[in-house]
Amino acid sequence: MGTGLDLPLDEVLLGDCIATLKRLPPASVHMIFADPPYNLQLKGELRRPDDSLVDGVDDAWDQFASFAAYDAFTREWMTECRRVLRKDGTMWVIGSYHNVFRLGAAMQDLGYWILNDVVWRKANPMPNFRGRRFTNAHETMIWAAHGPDSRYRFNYAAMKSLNDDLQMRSDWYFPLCTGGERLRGEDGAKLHPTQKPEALLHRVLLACTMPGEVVLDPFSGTGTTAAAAKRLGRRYIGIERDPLYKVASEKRLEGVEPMDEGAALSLPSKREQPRIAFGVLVERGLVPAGSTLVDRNRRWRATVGADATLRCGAAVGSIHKVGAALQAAPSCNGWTFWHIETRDGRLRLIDEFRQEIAAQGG
Amino acid sequence: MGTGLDLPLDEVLLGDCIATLKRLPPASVHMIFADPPYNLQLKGELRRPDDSLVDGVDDAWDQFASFAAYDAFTREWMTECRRVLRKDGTMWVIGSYHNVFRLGAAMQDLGYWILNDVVWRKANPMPNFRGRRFTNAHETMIWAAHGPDSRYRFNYAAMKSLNDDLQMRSDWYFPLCTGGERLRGEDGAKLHPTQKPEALLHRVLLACTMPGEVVLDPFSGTGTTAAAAKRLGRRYIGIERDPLYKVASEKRLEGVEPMDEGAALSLPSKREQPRIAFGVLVERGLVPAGSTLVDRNRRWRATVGADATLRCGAAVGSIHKVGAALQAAPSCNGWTFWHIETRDGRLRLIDEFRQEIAAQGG
DNA sequence: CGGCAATTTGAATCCGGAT
DNA sequence: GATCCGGATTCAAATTGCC
Repeated sequence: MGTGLDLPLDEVLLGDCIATLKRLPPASVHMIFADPPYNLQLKGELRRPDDSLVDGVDDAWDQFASFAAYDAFTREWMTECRRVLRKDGTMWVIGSYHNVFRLGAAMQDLGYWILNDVVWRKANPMPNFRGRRFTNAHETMIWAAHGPDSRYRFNYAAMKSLNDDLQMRSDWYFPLCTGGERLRGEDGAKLHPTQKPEALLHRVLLACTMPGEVVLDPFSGTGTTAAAAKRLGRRYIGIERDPLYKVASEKRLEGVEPMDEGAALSLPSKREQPRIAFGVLVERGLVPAGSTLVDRNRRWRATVGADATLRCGAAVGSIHKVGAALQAAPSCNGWTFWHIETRDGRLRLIDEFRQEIAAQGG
Repeated sequence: MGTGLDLPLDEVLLGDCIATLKRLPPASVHMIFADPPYNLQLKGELRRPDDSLVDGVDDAWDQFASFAAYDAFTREWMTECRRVLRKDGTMWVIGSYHNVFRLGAAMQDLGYWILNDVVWRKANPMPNFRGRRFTNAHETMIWAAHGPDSRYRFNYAAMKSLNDDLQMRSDWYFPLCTGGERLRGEDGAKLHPTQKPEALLHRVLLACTMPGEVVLDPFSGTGTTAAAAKRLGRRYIGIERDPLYKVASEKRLEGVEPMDEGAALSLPSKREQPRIAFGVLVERGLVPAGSTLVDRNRRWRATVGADATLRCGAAVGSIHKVGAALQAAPSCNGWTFWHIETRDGRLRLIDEFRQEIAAQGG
């Protein structure tokens, strides 16, 4: 690379987030998932109706003196992340109402281009014990590209198949991280106050990365991002400043088995599959030169040339161009517009021939 | 009051939002609901897959030169709103990912104390036509008190009874404003591009105000806030700068009948039934990616992908499509066709897992 | 008038590989 | 980096149209 900087892979790096980010080479990671401190500013202890104490987030790493201090910290790590992120990469950031508005505004100010905000609806949130607010039942994730014109990855077909063949929406429903997945100390107490469920990361990684690509988590904690990445056959880099968490996450990662390569690969979307030209159908005699194509309503008839051009009156060109011209439409997918007439008078879409060829491997 | 300023009640004031706010007396309204411009930044036209044109928001009032210009505008109207709001009052602000992070950060900077962010999940959102993002299926409302130590109103019991005697959560589910409720011009076209459903305002007002209290909407538009307020026996003040909207909302308000006191609490809450996708079982590890599914007679074996697709030879797709393809049937219910093999060799229908998740509420 | 089918529509930052 | 152009892309609900 000529930068003198190495990209460590499949490691959790011990150290301060910003200082460690500065040692990573530029434009080197495909995706970032960041779960930064929440700046909760809890003023006192909170008790349940039965007088038991709620174990709130009061760790030292979560204390900031002011919004200004939090903003300065936020902009510093986000700036380094943007440097480390590839131009075609994306970043996910998760937060609650305490900090997420600072995070989102900072991302926009730094040049990130927001693609979606995604809501994690919690199946089993902590109730509001005082009855003074709505049950805080969700957290917000912001998904952003490097910039407004970035060509980023989105595995549309994979998300759609995950959701019973319907487009994946921006509101996701998952239980909290509990049970065997939740890391605990020897005393049985939870090791980390905000460990995220691996299922959440599974969906994020499946949406935006391919097997073998590199995922960075600058606030690695108990290593949920790394665990999901390893399981899905992605490479990971974690940054964590607490040695306790680093050790615990490395032990956790030892027990994670990558799934089969075939299983980790998501269904390719149509535009990622090898392209088959209309000319192939002509050459192979499926749609012979000189034959006639018609639209669904038999309103237009066009003749196929030996060079795979269509002619219909004055209109000459590709199946798409002629289809668009005849309909006076801005564009037209000729594959799903033109049919050939079979001997028994039925219509067959030319796209069916293409699919047959694709099924035979081109 | 000694300010020389009057509080006009049950009126829609025609004029610029900020200038009109300045003429209202301080600490005089109990609640504010604000639906400011979203600063959408749409570039070109967008077409549906059927080539029809999407009617996007291209109004002049939604155009800002920069984030800085939008922030300056935001801080100005929010400052005036905070002056007009009573010390025990609250403000609601609604936005999407385009602007909501600017709004939330501005509120915190100006001294508002955020109580919740509430997500409006749309029952029927517009899909993502190009398949490049998640369906943008929600908007975010921020609910805030005047300051950190404010004594604000929250009608906890009303919200609980509205939600089948469970605490009201921060994620709300409502359809878009359509049908008879949507105001239309003589040509049948929607009068306002972003009219909110009255049900949304109904719940907001019921949560934070008492009958007879005063509700202010600085971006009144078609008067949804005023209509919901009148129906619930609250007083309202609207501010709207477009005479067309002012006239239309006043006509709308003439047709609104205040409901009996107490009737409001008995309105039924619309609960959705959870629909569980096969992908949920994969993400949660109940049917791990890489595992094998078999049919009842062990005639076919298929492998589960990380994106919940099934693979069996050349057949790839959802549990339903692959089941149908293997049997050469027109359709197949994959839930009652596929099983997983337990360690002791017995078969378990995948539908059993779905029922377990459904029993836990999704 | 009823029932079923077809059409319309909604706060939208909506393409990408090859040359 | 800019340009060309092939061709991929939609869900729920309300409304209208047809028989």
